[in-house]
Amino acid sequence: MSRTESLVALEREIGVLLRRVRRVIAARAAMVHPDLQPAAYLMLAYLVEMGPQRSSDIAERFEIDKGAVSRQVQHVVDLALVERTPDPADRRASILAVTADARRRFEEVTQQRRRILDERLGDWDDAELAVFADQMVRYNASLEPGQPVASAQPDGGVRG
Amino acid sequence: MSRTESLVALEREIGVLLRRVRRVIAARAAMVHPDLQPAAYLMLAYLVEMGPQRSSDIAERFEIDKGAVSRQVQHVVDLALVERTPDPADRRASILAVTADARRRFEEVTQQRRRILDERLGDWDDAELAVFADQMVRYNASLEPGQPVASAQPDGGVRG
DNA sequence: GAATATAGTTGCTCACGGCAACCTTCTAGG
DNA sequence: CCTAGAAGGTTGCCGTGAGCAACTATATTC
Repeated sequence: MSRTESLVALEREIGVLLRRVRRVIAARAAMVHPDLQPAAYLMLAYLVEMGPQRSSDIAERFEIDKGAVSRQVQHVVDLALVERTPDPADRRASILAVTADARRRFEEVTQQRRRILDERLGDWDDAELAVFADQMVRYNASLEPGQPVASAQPDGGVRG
Repeated sequence: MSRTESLVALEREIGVLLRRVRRVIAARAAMVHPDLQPAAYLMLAYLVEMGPQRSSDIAERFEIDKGAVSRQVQHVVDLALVERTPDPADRRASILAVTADARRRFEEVTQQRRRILDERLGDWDDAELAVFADQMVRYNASLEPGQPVASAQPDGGVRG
């Protein structure tokens, strides 16, 4: 594949993935809690993995409106999946933390789901999967708007 | 990275990508036509690349409801970006084709946009990009619901 | 201490997809 | 043929989701 062909294919497949993934996420969200909204599931997953965060951190990370985050936070708080504690260092802010119960439920679902995913990706060997995951991280990083384009970077070595 | 770590990272990054990509797609859509809706842009891109298709093909490919496709088709037809011609072989169906004007505009935008993407991915060499694009294709294919999971395949060539 | 920036909330709007009902046409079985 | 059911599309209704803007409260800066 030429570079151009790669770029074309990449964009096409991201488009496909984008639309398909909705269903999958919705199914997972329901497994964690019957009333959990799909988008909020993603937020929850982020909190589970990254530990307590502020709303603004999430908005920044996902590059979505803080209003949207605010509503989703309210949603998961209502479901008792997340707790808001005031930030002692800044009284405007709150720290969001996944409740123990939610974490437990989340991990259960994750394990079960990971078995399925692992099966579906059965013909990928570990190294391939590692490369792919790494490239996804790198791809996201490359597209970060704050990030200067690669050619403008002094040292370019974003990641190892 | 262990296999599990790879899977975790993969899912997290897909979640991030999923939410970020909205903005990007919206910006591109606007470049093609100021009134073009983001989702319809993806459909248009698919038609440009794959040639004339039926609505049902698109619904199947993207795994979304045919009603949603119907509305998006109507949208791009209204914008004169796509033409509907009755399928001679099946009078229920229509063939969707990108208009010459739309194709021209689309290609212009694509080239311009690809330059930007190419810059942003400047620190990826061609081979890496090819691998990544290939893996995206493969990943999507792996997750196709019609697709049997690897472990259920008769051939059994599953995984180490 | 006033101007300004930042964290979050809320109202409004539109984009988007799922579901179901419906129409039309095509296909199978009697 | 004719009838039953499947398939291609359209439409109405609804829930989810994000952007924008206005607003409150607290922090920061000069």
